[in-house]
Amino acid sequence: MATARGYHHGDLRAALIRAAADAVEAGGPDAVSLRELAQSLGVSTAAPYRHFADRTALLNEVAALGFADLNAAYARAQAGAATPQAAMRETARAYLNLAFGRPGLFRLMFASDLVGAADAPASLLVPAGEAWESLFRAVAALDPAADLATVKRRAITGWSTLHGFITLVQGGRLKGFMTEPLTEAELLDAILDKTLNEA
Amino acid sequence: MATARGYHHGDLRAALIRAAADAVEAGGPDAVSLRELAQSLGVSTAAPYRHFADRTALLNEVAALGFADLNAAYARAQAGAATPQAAMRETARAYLNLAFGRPGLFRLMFASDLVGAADAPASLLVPAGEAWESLFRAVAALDPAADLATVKRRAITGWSTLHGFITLVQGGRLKGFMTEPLTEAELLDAILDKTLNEA
DNA sequence: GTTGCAATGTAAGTGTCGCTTACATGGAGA
DNA sequence: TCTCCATGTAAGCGACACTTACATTGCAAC
Repeated sequence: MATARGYHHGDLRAALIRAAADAVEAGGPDAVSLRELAQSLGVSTAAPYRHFADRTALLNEVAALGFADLNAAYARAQAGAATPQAAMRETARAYLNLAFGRPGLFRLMFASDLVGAADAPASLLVPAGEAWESLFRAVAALDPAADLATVKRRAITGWSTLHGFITLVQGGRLKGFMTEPLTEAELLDAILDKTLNEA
Repeated sequence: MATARGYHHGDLRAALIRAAADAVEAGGPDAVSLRELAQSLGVSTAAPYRHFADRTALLNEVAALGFADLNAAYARAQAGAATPQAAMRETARAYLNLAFGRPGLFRLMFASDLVGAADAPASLLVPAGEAWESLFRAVAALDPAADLATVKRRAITGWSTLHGFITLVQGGRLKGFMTEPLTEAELLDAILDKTLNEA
C-alpha cells in the first residue's frame, strides 16, 4: 500500500474512507464532497467511483466503522464492570463519549438517514444492530426477572433520554439554559441516574 | 394579492413560503430547491432572491411559522387543562402531534442547524425560545416548591426523552424492536407517564 | 394625467456538485 | 512475454445556489 504515487494510487479506497471520516468530523456529513476528497488525495474526480457506487456508499462505510468503534467501546465497558449496574453506566458513558468526543461521526451515524434508508447495506445494518443488542443486553442484565416487553421499554426509554439530550445539546437548543444553576455535567449525571434507577 | 400573473407575481414571498413548507413536508429540509420552487410558481430562478437573501433565510421563515404553530398548540393545551398534570400531559402531546403529524416540518425545526446557527435571526430565535419557555412553565407548575435548577433538570430530562424517542423512531432505529410485545402507543404512554411522575 | 422611482421581475452566467462515458495505464497471472 | 482487467484519467452532463446587469411596472408626488 501507498507507493510513491504513480498512475495508480496504491490504496485509494482506504485513503478515501480516512479522508471522508476526517471531513465528517470537521464539518458533518454534508461537508463531504467527493470532488474535494479526490483533489486532496491527488486523483481525478472520477476515481472514487471505482471504489464506491456513490457518495452514500462511502458515507455508509464511514458510519459502519463508527459503529464498529462503538461496539468495541461497549464491549470494553461491559467486560470491565463489576456489576450489571456498573456495566450499564459505563455503556451509557461510552455512548456519550462517542457523541461528545466525535460529534461529526455521531451525527453521521445517528442523525443522518443512512441506517434508516430502505436500501441500507448489511455492512452498515449489522454493526448498527449489534450496538442496539449490546445496549439491550446491558439493560436486561439489570433485572433478570423482567419480561421482554419491560426490558425493551426500559432500554428504549433510556436510550431516548440519552439520545435526545445529546441531540438537543448539539443542536444548540439548550444554550443559555444549562449555564446558571445547572451544569452540563450535573445534567448528564442526573440522566444517567435516571436511566439506571428505573430498573 | 394574486393577480392573473403578469410581469409581477402578486405575492411571491408568501407563495414561496407556502411552496417551501409543502416541499419540506414532502421530503425534508434537503428537498427544498429554490430553482424548483421558482419553476413551480412560474417565475425565473432569480426571482426568489428578491425576497430572501438565500435558501437558509427561506427555511428560517418556514421554521419560524412552525414554531408559531407549536406555541399556539401549547397555549391551547395549557388553557384547556384542569390541572397542572393535565396541562403538562397535553403539552407533551402537542409536541408529539407536531413530530408525528408533520415530520418534515419537525425535522426542519429540530433536526436542522437553523436555530443553532450562529447567525440565526431573531424572527426564528424568538418563537423558538417561546416554545422552550412554555414547556418550562408547564414543568414548573407541576411543583411550585421546586427550585430553579430542579425545574430545569426536570424539563430538560423530560424534553430529552420525548425528543430522543421521536428522533430514534423517525430515524428508523427502532424498526423491528417495537413490534412484538410492545407497541408504539404503549411506549408513548410509558414515556409520558415517566415524564410526569418525576415531579 | 404625467412622471419618476423603487420594488420586483428576467436573462445570462459563474462555480460547485454528483455522476457518467470513453479511453489510458500498468501490475499480476498464464 | 503477453494479455487482461482493476484502476486510473479527461471531458462532459444536468442540477444546484447564487450574482449581475437589465427590464417592467405599480404607486406616489406633482
